[in-house]
Amino acid sequence: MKFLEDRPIYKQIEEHIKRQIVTKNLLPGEKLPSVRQLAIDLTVNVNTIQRALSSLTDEEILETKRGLGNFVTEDSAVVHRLKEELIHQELERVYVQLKALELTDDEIIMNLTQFIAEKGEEKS
Amino acid sequence: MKFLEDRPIYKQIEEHIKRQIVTKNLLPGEKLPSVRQLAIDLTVNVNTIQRALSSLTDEEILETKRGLGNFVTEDSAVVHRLKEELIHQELERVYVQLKALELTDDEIIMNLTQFIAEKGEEKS
Amino acid sequence: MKFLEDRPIYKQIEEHIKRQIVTKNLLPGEKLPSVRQLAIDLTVNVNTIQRALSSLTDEEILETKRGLGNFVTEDSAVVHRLKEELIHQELERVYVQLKALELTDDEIIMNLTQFIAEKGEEKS
Amino acid sequence: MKFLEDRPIYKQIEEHIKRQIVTKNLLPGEKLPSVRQLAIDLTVNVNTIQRALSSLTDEEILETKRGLGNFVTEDSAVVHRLKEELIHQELERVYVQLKALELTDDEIIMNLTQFIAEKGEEKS
DNA sequence: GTGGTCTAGACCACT
DNA sequence: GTGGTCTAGACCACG
Repeated sequence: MKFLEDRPIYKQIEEHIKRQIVTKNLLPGEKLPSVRQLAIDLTVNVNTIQRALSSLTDEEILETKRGLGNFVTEDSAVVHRLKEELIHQELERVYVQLKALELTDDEIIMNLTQFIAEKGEEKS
Repeated sequence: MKFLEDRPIYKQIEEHIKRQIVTKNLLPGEKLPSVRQLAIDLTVNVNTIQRALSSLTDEEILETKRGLGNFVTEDSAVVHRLKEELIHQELERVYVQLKALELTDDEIIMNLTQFIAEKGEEKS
Repeated sequence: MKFLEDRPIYKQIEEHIKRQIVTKNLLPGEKLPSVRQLAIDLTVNVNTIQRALSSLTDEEILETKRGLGNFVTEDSAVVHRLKEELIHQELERVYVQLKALELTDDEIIMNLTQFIAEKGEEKS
Repeated sequence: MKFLEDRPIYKQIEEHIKRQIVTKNLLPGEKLPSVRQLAIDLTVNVNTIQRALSSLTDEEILETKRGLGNFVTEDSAVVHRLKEELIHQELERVYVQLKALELTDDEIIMNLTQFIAEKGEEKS
């Protein structure tokens, strides 16, 4: 049995950068901080950063320009694709978790709808 | 910025046990493994187990009988309470995450509904 | 048979702080001494203090602000709740003790009433 | 500030024996276990036992017969006196504690009366 | 500086 | 054997 939520750090970094792109904290064409700077900011090893960036490059989310740095792709479709991907990932997670609690599909939708309704009331 | 998803171990253990009760892997009245055994199984210190169990005891989810062990409460209402609690926790999580991706309340519900619909098709 | 009245130290600390709040030696919003200072004052280990404070935090009697300290909750209803709790605890104790001396309910009330009457005479 | 409820052990032993007499676990004229036996039973030093017994002898609650042992006095009035003493002690304690919580005399009586009334309901 | 978490190890009480 | 308490000391996160 494993408890420690130890998703590999490089995956966490990947997701983190994806989120920054979706939420427009990183814009298409924008230059990322240098690998060394990211390593310092996130207090992880340079190799860990490299692994995350190379994976993002494979997915054509980043483009590497030798001697210049890493840049967010200009391809605007990517943002849309990323958003879909992250949403799907969250939905998958909650779905699995609630299924494990033995909720039916209908109950899941019902619970979420009610949850959001209550959230709305709180604000008013 | 924090990357490591390091919810304290004792809280992870608490939730794990709660899940086991809700999913009936642990039945009302059932004896838990000894604290020392759990410490070995989960490769954490005995005190960390104690902290989790003591918290569950305060919540009246477990009863401890000195010299005998820890037991799941017989109070069946607790199972229902726990289920509500865990569901709410998952909904809160997904809600926050999707809000961070700048979805509106309606979009969240829509996306989930569609997600589940697609899941249903897969099986058929 | 047990002789030493050794309620766990952390529970004694919990009750001590509760009393200080009820008797307004600690006011709502007031900052407690640091855990390390309390440990020195009460000549116990830091962890023992932590355990007491963490329990009080769970009961929403204290609020902790990381890096700042522990504070008595602003929620004034808590003081009332605490007072009720401490009174009940004392009544329970005396009731059990006098029952052990084989007094009836009526005798207990009668004795207390007379005791207080005599107290009053002393002053006059 | 002191926390540890460290009433001297010999006082605790004194009270313990007094309670046993009042509750008739020790009858007038009955022989107590030997000092050495009591020391073993209560896991305390023989001198501690001696101190407690000698104090009880001074109060004419016990009689020492050299070479035979310690005996509960035959004086039946003693039982009554002891009971009064123990009751008074408990009342004094609860009175002081509730006064510290800033209850008036009337409130103390009222709270106790209600407390006992609720106790009665529980049983029915 | 603050509090929070975790470990290692000791000792106690109960059955 | 069981769980409960306490200590000492380490390391982390927050401000």
